[in-house]
Amino acid sequence: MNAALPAADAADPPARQRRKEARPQELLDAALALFVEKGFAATRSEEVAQRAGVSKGTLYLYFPSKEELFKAVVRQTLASLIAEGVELAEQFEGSSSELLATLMQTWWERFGSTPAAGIHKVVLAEVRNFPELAQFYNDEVIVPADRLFSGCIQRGIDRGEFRPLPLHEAAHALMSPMIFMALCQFSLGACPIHGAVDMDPASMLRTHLDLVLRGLEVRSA
Amino acid sequence: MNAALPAADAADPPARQRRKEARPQELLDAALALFVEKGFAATRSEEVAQRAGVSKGTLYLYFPSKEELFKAVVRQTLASLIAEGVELAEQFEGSSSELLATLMQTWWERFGSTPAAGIHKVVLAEVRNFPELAQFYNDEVIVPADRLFSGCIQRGIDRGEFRPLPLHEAAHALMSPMIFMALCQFSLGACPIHGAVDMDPASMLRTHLDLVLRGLEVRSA
Amino acid sequence: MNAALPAADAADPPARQRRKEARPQELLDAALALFVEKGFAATRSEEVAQRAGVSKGTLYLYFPSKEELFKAVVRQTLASLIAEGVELAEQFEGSSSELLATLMQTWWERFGSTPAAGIHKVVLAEVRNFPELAQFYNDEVIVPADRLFSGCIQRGIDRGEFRPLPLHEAAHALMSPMIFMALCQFSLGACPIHGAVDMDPASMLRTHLDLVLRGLEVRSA
Amino acid sequence: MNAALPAADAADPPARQRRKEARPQELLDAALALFVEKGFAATRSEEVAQRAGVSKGTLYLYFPSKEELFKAVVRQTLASLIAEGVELAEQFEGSSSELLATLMQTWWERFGSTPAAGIHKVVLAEVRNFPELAQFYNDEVIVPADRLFSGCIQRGIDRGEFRPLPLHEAAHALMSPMIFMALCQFSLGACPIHGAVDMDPASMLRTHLDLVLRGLEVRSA
DNA sequence: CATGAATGAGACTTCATTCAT
DNA sequence: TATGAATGAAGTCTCATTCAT
Repeated sequence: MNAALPAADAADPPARQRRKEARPQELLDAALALFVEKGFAATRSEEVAQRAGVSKGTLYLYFPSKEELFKAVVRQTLASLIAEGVELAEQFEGSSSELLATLMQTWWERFGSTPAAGIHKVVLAEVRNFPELAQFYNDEVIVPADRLFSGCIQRGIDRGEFRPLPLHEAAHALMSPMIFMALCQFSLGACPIHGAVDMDPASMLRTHLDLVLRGLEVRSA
Repeated sequence: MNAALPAADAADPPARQRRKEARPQELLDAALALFVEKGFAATRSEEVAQRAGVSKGTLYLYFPSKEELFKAVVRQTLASLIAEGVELAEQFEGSSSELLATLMQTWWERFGSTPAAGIHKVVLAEVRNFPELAQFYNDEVIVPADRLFSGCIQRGIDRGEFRPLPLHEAAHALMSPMIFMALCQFSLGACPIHGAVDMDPASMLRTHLDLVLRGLEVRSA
Repeated sequence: MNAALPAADAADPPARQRRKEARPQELLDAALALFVEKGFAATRSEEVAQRAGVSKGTLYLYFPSKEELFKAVVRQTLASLIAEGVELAEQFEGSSSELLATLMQTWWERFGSTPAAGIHKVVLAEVRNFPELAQFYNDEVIVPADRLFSGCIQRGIDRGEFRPLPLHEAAHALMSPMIFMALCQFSLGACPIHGAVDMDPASMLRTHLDLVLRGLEVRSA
Repeated sequence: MNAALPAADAADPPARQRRKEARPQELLDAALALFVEKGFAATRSEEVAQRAGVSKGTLYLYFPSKEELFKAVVRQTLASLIAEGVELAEQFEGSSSELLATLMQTWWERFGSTPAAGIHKVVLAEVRNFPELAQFYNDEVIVPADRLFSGCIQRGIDRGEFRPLPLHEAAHALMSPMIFMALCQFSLGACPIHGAVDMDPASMLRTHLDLVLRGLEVRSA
């Protein structure tokens, strides 16, 4: 219609089609939010559809069942979660303490503080009802995360920065406060409560690092 | 009825009656186990009854609804959870590091490693659907636990054993690995998985304490 | 309450229980009637329940799904359908023509003219959607019926009453008009029609026998 | 578009248009096949469209609803079914037995053994849900068929070839085995079965005629 | 004309809860 | 008190039909 914008006309798909391509992601986003808020069972599939701005039936054009929708949400939210951290660790040049601090801060900024982090709460609650997810979560999240942090600790030990410590255990101790904080955000943290313990993630993270890095480092004379 | 057995009647309640008095607890136990395993929504009330060895109808003689049963499970499992720790802390005479180590080991032995610890997973997953529980959990668990650990850290600082650190944050860092480990036990840890990261609670706890106490303590010359 | 009727009190199950025992059959009867009237797919499971005087949910206490209900209807309606005929044939002493006439008349009276005969229409229409039924129907209905009629014809041939003819084909020719008449009863025959061809089963059966027996019999000089 | 092919354009409609004109029939054929295979309710309208090589929406350009499609399939498959037989009978010059034999063999060849015969199964199963079809089927199929066969029998009686017998009843007896065989083809006959009774249509028809014509004919001395 | 994404009424099925026994 | 048969609201999913492109 407008000869001045032929490129745009040619490049953009028609509105309907653009919708179609965006739908799966819109549905996944809606589902993620609701699953995190209410859990799998308490989320009605029609709610998901409504939140994504479509009707009940449309949801089923893209996902064959509520269960499959759930698994898709988990898979796509978790996929490529760790990759960034691994890359960061490989290229890092500073001290191992700085590396760990950077890793944790980055994780929190990019993921821990976003809605996607809520998926961990849901997985924690539902794995036993979805055995396929157990292996997936282990392979895609637990093992890579353990490897990433264990690797950093090992690096510190090798470079004489850290005391020798059991790797897995130390990695768990390092990660737990952050993950637990993420979990709490979408749980108690989302409820209106009188007299809640005040907890700022940034200050929490700072203190945790302060504590634990000092615990890791060899005591300089 | 039978005059030949008056002593038994007087000393013990008859089996039927003993049963009756034990019912509520049996139902709570059954419900706890199932809620931890499958979550609130996925647990059918008939299952709870069956596992407690009674019929569906009987459950409703003791609890007016599945929701009330759930709340009762949470309340009674969590009640007096912290009291023991508080008492222990008050009477403790050793160093603050030893106090913290004792607290954590005791918590793990008495609670973390028992089925009752699973309730935390359920609460984490379901609070947002049960607003009453949020306040209860905060008041009965979060706040007391924070107070207990913050108190110990304060004690350490006051006694010149620990560096001054933000109390709440440090308390969170101390508790997280233990709680998170408890959560995992009833989640991924209960699923059959190939290549799971091997994690022994005792060694985990030891390493965590090693790390974090060294982080707390003032550097002796 | 009434000491004069203790026997009755003891013998009869309480009303509730009597109901429970009768339910499956009541549901099967209701289902048979509706499946015959409207077909499998067009019958709503709630209708079946209503017609049996119970609620939707009750149906599912006795049958796990509409499909299983359907199969149960088919199985129980067809079971032991042929047995009576086989017995009759074995004990029969008269001429083979009389035997065939008796068989057909008996079949019509006992089965063909009852609601149960409608099941054949439903099976005819639905077997291709329920492969399990195909084998069942073949084994329990087709093969025994063929064997029964083929046997009678063979008996006639052996006794010199009937001409030698291909057994299966002749059996089919003998049975078809009766079965087809039964089918039609529950199909067109149940619809209000102007100018329907008038067809009395008794006279139809008489004519068919007249025709076909004369065709079977050896021409006496 | 291409001036080099004007002749083709003029003589035949272009492919697109030829397609358009053929659409209704292609849809009817697809629908017939599916309705026969799965019944009315179990056939999805999208399947019909797919099988006809068009999209779901296109089906609705030609038929306003699935019900109307069904009725159209029935009407057009049955229309002019009997005409051929009537004409054949009117022009026939041989004996009445030969006429009947010819009629039946012709019916079987031209119709009974073709996919279109399956429509009888569907009508049998669905008339009660489609009252309009009842009258149509009666008027266009039942009555003409009865008239045709009754007429042939009457002809035989008039010519002294057949015994006097009730016309409608005899006509039913004559037609049933053939029709029933056609029904079975699209029912059990289309299912994979172990130990099915072997039944060749040709030999079946031969035996039936052998039986029934002998039954009809006056006994020559 | 043709498409196929979208709709939403409606069917099947589950399960918390009730209540006659 | 205990039972378990019965209920029916509510949720999942299907599919005939519509309509923007």
